[in-house]
Formats: sequence, structure tokens, C-alpha cells
Amino acid sequence: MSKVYDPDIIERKWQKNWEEAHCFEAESSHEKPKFYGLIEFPYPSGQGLHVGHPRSNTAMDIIARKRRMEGYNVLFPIGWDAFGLPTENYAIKNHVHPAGVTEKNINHFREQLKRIGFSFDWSREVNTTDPKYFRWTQWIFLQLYKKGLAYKMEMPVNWCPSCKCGLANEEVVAGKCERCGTEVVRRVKSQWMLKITAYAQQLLDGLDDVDFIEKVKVQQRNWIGRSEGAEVDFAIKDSDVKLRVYTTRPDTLFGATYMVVAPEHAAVDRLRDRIENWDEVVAYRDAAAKKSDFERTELVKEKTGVELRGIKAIDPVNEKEIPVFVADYVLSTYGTGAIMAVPAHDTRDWEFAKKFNLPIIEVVAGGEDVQKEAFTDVATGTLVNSGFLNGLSVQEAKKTITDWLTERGIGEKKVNFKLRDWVFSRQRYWGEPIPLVNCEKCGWVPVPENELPVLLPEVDNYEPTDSGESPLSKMTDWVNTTCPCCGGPAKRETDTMPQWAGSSWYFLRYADPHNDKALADYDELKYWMPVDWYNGGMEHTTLHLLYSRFWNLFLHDIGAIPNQEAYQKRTSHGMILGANGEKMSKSRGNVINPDETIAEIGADAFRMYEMFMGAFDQAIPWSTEGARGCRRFLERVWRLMDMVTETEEIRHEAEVATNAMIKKVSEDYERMKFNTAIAAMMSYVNEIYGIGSISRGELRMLLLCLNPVSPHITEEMWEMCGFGEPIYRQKWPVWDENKLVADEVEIAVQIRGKVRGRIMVPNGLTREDGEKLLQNEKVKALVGGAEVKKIIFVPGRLLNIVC
RNA sequence: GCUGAUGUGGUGGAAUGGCAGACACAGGGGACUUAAAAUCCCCCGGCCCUAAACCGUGCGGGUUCGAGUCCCGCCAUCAGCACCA
Repeated sequence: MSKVYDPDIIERKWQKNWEEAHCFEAESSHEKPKFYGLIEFPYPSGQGLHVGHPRSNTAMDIIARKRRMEGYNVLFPIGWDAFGLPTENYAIKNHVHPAGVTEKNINHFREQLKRIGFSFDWSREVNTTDPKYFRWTQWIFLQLYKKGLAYKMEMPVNWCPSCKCGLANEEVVAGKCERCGTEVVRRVKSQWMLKITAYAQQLLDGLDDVDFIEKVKVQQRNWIGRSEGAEVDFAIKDSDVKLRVYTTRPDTLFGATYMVVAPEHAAVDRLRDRIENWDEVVAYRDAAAKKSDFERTELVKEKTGVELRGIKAIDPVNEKEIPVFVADYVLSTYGTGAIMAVPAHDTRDWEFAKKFNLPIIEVVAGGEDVQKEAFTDVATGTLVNSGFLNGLSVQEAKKTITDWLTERGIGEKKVNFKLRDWVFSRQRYWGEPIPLVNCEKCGWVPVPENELPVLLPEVDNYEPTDSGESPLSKMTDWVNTTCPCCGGPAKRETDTMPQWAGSSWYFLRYADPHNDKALADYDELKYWMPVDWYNGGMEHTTLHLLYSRFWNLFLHDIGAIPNQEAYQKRTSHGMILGANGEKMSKSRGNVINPDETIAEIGADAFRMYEMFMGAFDQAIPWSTEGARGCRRFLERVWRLMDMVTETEEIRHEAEVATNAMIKKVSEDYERMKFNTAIAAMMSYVNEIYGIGSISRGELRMLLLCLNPVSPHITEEMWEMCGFGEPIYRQKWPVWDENKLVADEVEIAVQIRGKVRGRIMVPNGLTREDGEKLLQNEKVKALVGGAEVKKIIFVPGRLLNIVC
């Protein structure tokens, strides 16, 4: 054996070969069955590739390579989610243009990804900042606008004082900016909104038909937050004002002992003249308005509130007069912004009632003393103290009372969602301009579709402003335009779209990335969509994954695309942590640089370690030693070439091991059990070393199985051994189900469930053959003449004797 | 508080209710070598000189011929949501 294993040379050689052969490009013909595998396209940050990227990429690369060998027409694309704040901030700091920074970063990322040997179809690259791309992002926005699903509204938004930008609800984590961690404040602004709530039910229902890992479905369901209940009108005594509440427990209507409205509720103003303690109410309202959402929820554990003195509401079921409070534990943004409080059966109302000494009336029996604790279980319990509802179960009472309210016109069944509309404006430069102009006469007018894209103006200074105005607003030449409708003077919208815009439809563009007539050709979409398998991070579950499903549903509704759901299958990878078990970060000094690792052990070993380090869906700390172990294994595979025999077939002595390996690897790749698939190949190589030689047929099988994980070394060895056409043209190996077990197998012998010995038995015995094994000398000795009461024989596993 | 996940050697982790610790990392020993590195082989949960036996999958119960796995009750850690009426 002369040639040494030099990954750097081999890997570059094959990367060049693949590029020239165009072997990983999707075929334009639609004859073969298709497979569309997708990873989340990266944000090309200045830091370059992180070791987390290759974890997702390698996993999907393995699947893509296997699918090609299985005869599928595979689409495995890559692109750049390139609008966004870090690039803009970097550009501001260094007085350069974000477009230039973006291009530089993309070039760096592309080089890094190519160096790892992913089988991406590079001919279909997309870039969200490319006008040819965002022309269609703007087009989609206009369709949303035309259907009334994009609207501008004055409203309190989550404002990040550091990013100087409004945020979507989904971007606020524990009251802080998801990106920079600064505490978010409330600020009233006029914002573009997307009516994702119009799709709440469809987004929920669609989850039933797709193959997403369960925790993703659960998180999306929780975020959408559907609840069923009723709206009920409460009259205000001696007035024609009605307070409408939303409740999920209309059955407890007889137990309502007071009401609460949110501080922002309009009824407070309407009742002003009758409120005796108006000053106190106003003071409370002002204090609440100043608090951020964070303070209103997280910090304030103790409930606060002020009674509206002089005001009484009337419970419609029993005509009882009850007090009305204003309190910030009731949110203006959910339901009707007003509630009926049933302290006996709601923990929040209970706390409030205790503090303000309000009566607690039990209306559902079955719990403990409601004076000591609220009883909230809806599955058990019977209605009491509730007039015509007495004796009913909670479920029955809900239906009865809802019908009763509906008949009298004082209430009705109602479904509510926690999901809020999507705040879509950003007051920053580096994003897609919103393609609308505001005309004094005509109001908001869309830019005609044939004038898209609306390009970003070249500016010298695009720093964000403290006033909350977009930096674009200072560009008067750009802002001042003419109205497409009346030709009069008009102003362009100066807010831009959020980063989530471009990523909400990129998977559609991959089907037909160079189309300038439509976002993608309908027939191409019909062939390629939906995405068959999408792997990505859990952090996008309530952001990108929800937004893009929304856009896809919408585009389907307007007939632009053929499929309803964007993704058939969604899986998720675990995070890679630093060697100390903490999240990788510069400040912790535990960041692993992929370039350095590849320089040391090669891309093949790097890829293998990323897959071998642990269960794919779990967070795993990085181990440099472990990574070196994978390099050692590849060296061991390389040296198999010194042990090759002339035999083309799989030899009898290696038959079981080879078939078992192919089966294990094939099945484990599909289940994303990459670590055990690799372990199976390691075991196989250990076994071959034990035999001392490997036949050509056996080596072929090993190289085919290993190729998706470590494609370069396997192609090189394949070529060196003269196995013919490159592996990317080969078929995925099949195993022989009849050759998975040896003629004779060792099984455990248990006495009353404890292992007492092992015996060799012929393969192929059935459960009924257990009886015969009692004749075995070893078994006889173990039983020692005791009376055998029961025999359990599990073929290939064990014999358990109860005596 | 709610929802979900996890808990196994020194470490990362394996294990359709069927021989716990596969495969690796670290560690130890041996072979080869003048030597080192590399490589190859062996050992590697605890108790024990060794072996047998015994004990061992967060804790306490249970079901079963047999439980890391299933059921009941706890504890701990992580993640997401969080006054959603």
C-alpha cells in the first residue's frame, strides 16, 4: 500500500469532479419520482459558518444522496436569507454598503459549504436580497394587500430601543428582543400588519395531515391557542351600556361575582360620568399604560385593580348586581377585553377575589373547599347553585347555557385564538421596500405589478432613527413620487419588510428559480411541491415555520400555487454545545471553528463526527477528541485496501455481518439515527479486521453504505479499487433478509428471569421448540432436577425456565 | 403555573418488554520499534487478589416468567409558553 490517506487532496479532487459532472443538479424531466429535501437556508453572517449549520446540512445531504441512489429525481437546493440587521449594523459601523457586505459574506459561506462537499444543486441558488427575487416577495405582499390581508394600523407595538425597530410578537422572548436581548417597550405606531389570524383555523387543521415531529405540532398548536367558549352580554345597571365578555366556562355563569375590564377598555370612558372614583381609575390606567408587557406579566405577581364605584353589572342568568373592576390582569388584546370573574373556578379570579374580599360562590361541586382553592377541573364535577343547570355535568351545562343565551340574544358560541396578527413593518434600511405609495387623494395605492421590484435607494446614511422613522424617510428623492392612480403627488412607504418575508416562500422559488414571469412555474411547482422533508431548528417553530405555512396557504387560495401545505415532513436537529456543555458563544470562548476542524481531520471525518456525536435531535457538547476518533476510523477504512482479496462475491464468513450492516444503515438513515448507523459500520469494520481480509464485494457494500456520510473518501477508494462508474451513479445496496442470522446462534438461559448461562442453538427454532432445549446438557445442569413449571423461549434471544 | 422532553459507566451515548452499557472518547496493559509516533491485539459499572455470588439505568411503589423500557406517585434538569378568561 503506497498511497496515504490525504483528505485535503482527495476532497478537493472530488468536489471539482462533482461540480464538472453537474451530478447533483435536479433533472428537468418530470418522469422519475421526485424527492425534495430542504434545509433552512443560512443567514450569511460575517462570522462565517458555524458548526451547527453542517449538522442539519449533513443529515439532509445523507438523505439526498441515498435518494439519488434509490432512483429519485432529487431537489436539494441552497440559498441565502440575506436581508437583516447584523449585516446592516456592520455596514453602518464600517461605513460600507450592506449589499457589498452581503455579497462578501455569501461568497465566504458558499466556499465553506462547498469545502464540506454537500450535494446541493448550486444551479438553483436563491438570494433574498436579489431584486429578481424580492420582486416576487413584493408581489406576494401586494396580493395580500389586495385581499385585505395586509393593513396599516395604529397600534401599540413591541419596540426594541437598541435595534430601533418594531418587532413581531413572535420575536419577543420573555419581554426581550429575540435578537439582542434588550428589554422591549410598548410604543404606539402605525404599522403594516398581516392578517395571519384569518388562517388560524387552517394553520391548526393542516397539522393533522402532515408528518411533523410531535413537539413541533404541539408548539404550533399552543401558539395558535384555539379555545371554544361563549360571548355573553352583561347589562350595566341604569344605563344602555352593555359589557360583552368572552368565557370558556359559560357553565359557571351563576358563579360570577364581579367583572373585570382591561385598562384600555372603551366602556370605561363611556361610563365616565357615572364613575365616582374617576381620578383613581385614571391613575391606575396611566400606570398600566406606562408598564411594558414584560412588567405587566412577569414582574407583577400580585394582582392589582380598581373598582369602578357607582357602576354595577347585571348577571343575565340571575339578575344579580355585581361590581365591575378595571385590572391589568385582563388583556385588551384577547377576547373582548372584559371578563366575568368566577373566583370559585378560576385561579386568577380566585386570587383577585381573596385580595379584594369578593364573594366566592361554588357552582361546580366535586372539588375541595372553594374558599381555600379554586376548583378548575372540567372533566369531573356537577353543577350546583345554578338554577336550571343544577345536576348537569360541565360539558352538558356548557351546551345548555350556550343555547339558552343564544335563544335570548344575549350571547353566542365563540371560538378564540391566542394567535395575533403579524407586525410586518420594520423601520430599517436593509429589507424589502413595501411596494405601496400614499396619495393625498387616493390613500394607499399599490405600485403597479409591472413596476416591481421597488428597489432600495442608494443612500449615504441609513442609520436607524430614535424617532421610529425608517431611515428611508430621509431620502426625499425616493420618497416623493407620483400616484399610480391619479398621477398626483404621493409618498412611498418607507418601512421595510421583516427578515421573515424572504424566507416565507423561498422553498417555492427553488422549484423554478430563474422565472421572471411568475414566482415559479405552476407545473414545476406541481411536480416538486410539497417539500418532502424539511429539517431545521426548533427556534423557528413559531416564527418561520408558521409564517411560511401561512403564505403557502394564502398563495394556494389565490391560485398561484397548487399545494396547500408547504412541508410534508419536518424534523429537527439538536444544538451543538461547546465542550463545556454550554451554548457556544464568543463571550464563553467555546466556539469551534469548522474551517480549523476540517483542516485538521478533513471534511469527511468532520461530517461523520457531526452525525456520530450523539442522537440527532438532542443537544450535544462538542468533543475534539471524539472528532479525531472519526478520522481514525476513516484511516482504518482506508487501510482495508491492504486487505482486499480477489473475490468479487460476499464470502460466506462475512455474509451475515454484511447483510446486517446494510439493513441497519439503510433503516437508521431513514430514522435519522445516524449515530447508530455509523456505529454499525464501525462494528462491521472491526469484524472484517478480525477476519483479516475483505473481499471486493464486501468492500463495495461498505463504501456504498458509507458514501452518504463521507462521500469523498468512498469515491476515491471506489476508483482506486476499479469498481467502475462513480458511486453517485450507483444503486443503493439491498440486503438479503434470509442472510441476516448465522446458522447457529448463542442465546441466554435464564432461571426465573436471571441469566445463568449461555448455549448455542440452531437458527430457525420457533417458540414451540423451547421444550426440546430442556434436553441440552447445560440447561439440565442449570435446572438441577427441579420441577419445571413454565418455559419461555424467545428465538434468537433467550430461554427462561420457571422452576 | 401550564406544555413537552430528558435522567443509564470517568465522558458522548446504545438497547421492537427479552443477555444493560453496542459504538466511540478518555484511561490502563501488551505486541511491533534502538526509541517515539502511528498501527494491531486485550482490559475497562460497583463489590473482589481472582472467581462465583451479589448490587447496579434519578427516588418510592406496582404489573410481568422477565422492566432502562409499561402503570401509579415523587424528585431533578432542560426547552417552550406564560394572567389567553
